Amino acid sequence: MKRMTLETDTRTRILVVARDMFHGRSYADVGIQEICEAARVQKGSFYHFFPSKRDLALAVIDDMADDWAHGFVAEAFDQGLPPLERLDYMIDAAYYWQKSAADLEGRMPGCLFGNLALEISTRDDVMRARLNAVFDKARDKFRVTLDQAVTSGALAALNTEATASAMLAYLEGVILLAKTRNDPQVIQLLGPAIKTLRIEMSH
Amino acid sequence: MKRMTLETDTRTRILVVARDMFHGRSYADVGIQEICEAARVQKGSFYHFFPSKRDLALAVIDDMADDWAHGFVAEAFDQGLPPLERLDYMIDAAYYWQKSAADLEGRMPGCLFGNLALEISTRDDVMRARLNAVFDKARDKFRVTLDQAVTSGALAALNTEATASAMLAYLEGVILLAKTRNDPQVIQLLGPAIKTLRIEMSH
DNA sequence: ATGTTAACAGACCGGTCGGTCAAGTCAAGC
DNA sequence: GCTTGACTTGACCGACCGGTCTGTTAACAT
Repeated sequence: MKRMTLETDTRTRILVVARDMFHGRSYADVGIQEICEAARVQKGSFYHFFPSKRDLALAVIDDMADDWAHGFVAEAFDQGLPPLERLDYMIDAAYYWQKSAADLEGRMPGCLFGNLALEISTRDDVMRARLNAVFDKARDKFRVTLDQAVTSGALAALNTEATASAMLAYLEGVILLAKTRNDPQVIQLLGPAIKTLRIEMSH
Repeated sequence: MKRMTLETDTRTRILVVARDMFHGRSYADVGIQEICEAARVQKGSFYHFFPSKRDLALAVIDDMADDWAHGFVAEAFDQGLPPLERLDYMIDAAYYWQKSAADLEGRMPGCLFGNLALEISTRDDVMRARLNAVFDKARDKFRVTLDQAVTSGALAALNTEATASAMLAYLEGVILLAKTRNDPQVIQLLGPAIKTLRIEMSH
């Protein structure tokens, strides 16, 4: 069934290219024609794999969420490191990622999910929900980490669910600010303060 | 010189309409034709006042920044309230603003500056710089508040400059998350934790 | 060999994009 | 009353948008 190709799979090639372009620019700014050219694919082939641009974006989100979960998120969160140090590790990872991207492209791309969320969540409820789900997953990683920190006594008891959300919000906000300044160092400067965020238990 | 008109000034009408549309949707998604229709203005008139769509956006940013500075920011920050309570006041103001917008339009618009920053700061350095300046101003409001909190003894000494940036980042992040969930209450839930953010003085 | 079908090619579509322009309106200054 | 210049009108432009359509190719099973 699966066609064996010497080079990368066409669908994958489209996906990879589209991800990078959406990430580095924006959803609306990148045209299908442009994506096809970059992926060396014809329009007809594109629409063979993706019903619409929107569906491509959804696929990109899923794809990126996967890579993310198995990539640096897993790395940052599933360590044998003490819980709170994982947060520092994650901030560091975010910094180096954005830094290297900025060095390559000359500008900080920021967070693909945050970018897309602000750009299209007012116009497309399906995409908004999908992005929301990605954030929920990320928040869960934070929550687990916080739970462990509390049970290990490294942290006084708190509302781990809400605090996890707060930390995710802070991370996104820091990346937003860093992108606006086009300076990854902002992440290094502000990032570590993520550990000071606290939302007490409501009782 | 100035032409007196019974109804609102044409330029102002364009500005107001464009602001709302950019805020509620996105820069790329709103066309000039659409803006003209909503403002009951002809294309030619539009280009009489604004050299380009980009220049309109810049004007919108300035306009909004002004309104913001003289509106709820001034209200939230220049009170006779104790410094730390101003932060709560500001969170509250943000919540009610987003809430009423969501009730009217059915969706949370989020922060115009944050939205624009993520959408175009990778493509237009001038706009990026302008948005950055707006953020700098906002950060200054936070810093002054923190300075007062420290001198009044309400807060232990800390790096007010960096902490102010952190708070701004957190605010933007919270709004981003709330917009993605399309639920203003997220602001109420996460917002108050802004007071827990701390970046110590480097010495 | 032949029929089937996924994969790919590329011309083509109506519509919309941001932006231009020539023509005209009208009130103020001389 | 004539000129000036800000303002308005609406037709028009080429480029590009997302998406469709008709074919062609090549790897399969039969």
